[in-house]
Amino acid sequence: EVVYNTLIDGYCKQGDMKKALEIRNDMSSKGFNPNSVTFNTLIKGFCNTNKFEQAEKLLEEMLSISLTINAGSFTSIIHWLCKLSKMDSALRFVNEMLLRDIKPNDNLLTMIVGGLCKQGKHSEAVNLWFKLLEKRFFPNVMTSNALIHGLCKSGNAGEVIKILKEMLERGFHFDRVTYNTLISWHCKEGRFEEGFQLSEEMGKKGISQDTLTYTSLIKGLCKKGKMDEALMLLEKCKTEGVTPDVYTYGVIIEGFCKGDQIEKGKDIFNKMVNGKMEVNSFIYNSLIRGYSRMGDMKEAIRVCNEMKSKGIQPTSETYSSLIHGHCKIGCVEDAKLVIDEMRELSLSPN
RNA sequence: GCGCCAAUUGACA
Repeated sequence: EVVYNTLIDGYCKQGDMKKALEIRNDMSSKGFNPNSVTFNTLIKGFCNTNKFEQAEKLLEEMLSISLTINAGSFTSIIHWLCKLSKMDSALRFVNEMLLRDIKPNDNLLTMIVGGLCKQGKHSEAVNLWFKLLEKRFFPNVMTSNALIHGLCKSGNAGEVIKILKEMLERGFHFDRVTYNTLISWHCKEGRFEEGFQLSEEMGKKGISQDTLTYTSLIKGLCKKGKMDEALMLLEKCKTEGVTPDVYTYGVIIEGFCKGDQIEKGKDIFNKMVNGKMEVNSFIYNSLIRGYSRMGDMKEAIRVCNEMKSKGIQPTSETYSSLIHGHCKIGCVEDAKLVIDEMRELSLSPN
């Protein structure tokens, strides 16, 4: 068996699954039974050559016969199922693992929890997390972060609190990502005070704030129209040695644009450009949306052209703003021209 | 033990 398995592994590593299967059949005809190593090798080989159906079939076969099965039999398949967003199948196999007391590795769990949440299957993700606790396969901080993030995004405050409480009771530690996730969540939902409180807490625990932390807090202030405080926090960020990036400035520009202070937004924009900082379509979209909202279509179009001349592709959001602006000042014909331009770029109106 | 890669957090809609 060992010799056969070695040969099979060699062919699998070369991606030659046909030869690998030939050896496998040869093996059976000579009276040797494929063992779990044979299966695991072939499963991995099929996965690496994108033949997932075949890999899955082998795994099903392994499950149906009484063959020693280990994490290696599952890992590559589940990995690929996650990549292909086939979360139902992935979850089914994870449950098979748990039934057999096999611990999936932490990367895999993080991917599954994140994938389930992205598909709106939050309760499955929560159930899995608790099932892991029961089995004493304690989810690591990344897996928990993925769950917390998913629940925050779906606005499921009750569940977020439930998970946090469980983590605290069990003495699981929060890391920078946990704090940033929660801070962003509070700030986005208008509770910037809670965000600041958590920021303080993380500092006390020796976890330093980073660009994401500041960006979220600044966003929280902007959302409430506290632009002066937002600018002060930006200064504090710099003096703390944390470098604001295009996201941070984007939040401030957006804040000014939404608050009908586009000129101040434009000032920040100019500072970015003069400082040779990268600007992107998000930044341009904020400005274009701001001008369009005010009905200043001359300026909106000028900014849009500037964007194009810099080689930055307008997005459907850019065009939506322009269309909205044109209609607002009664120039439906101009709006139609914008739609024509979108068609030429094969951007679909949303 | 080392190295590389990947998985969880921030901006326009």
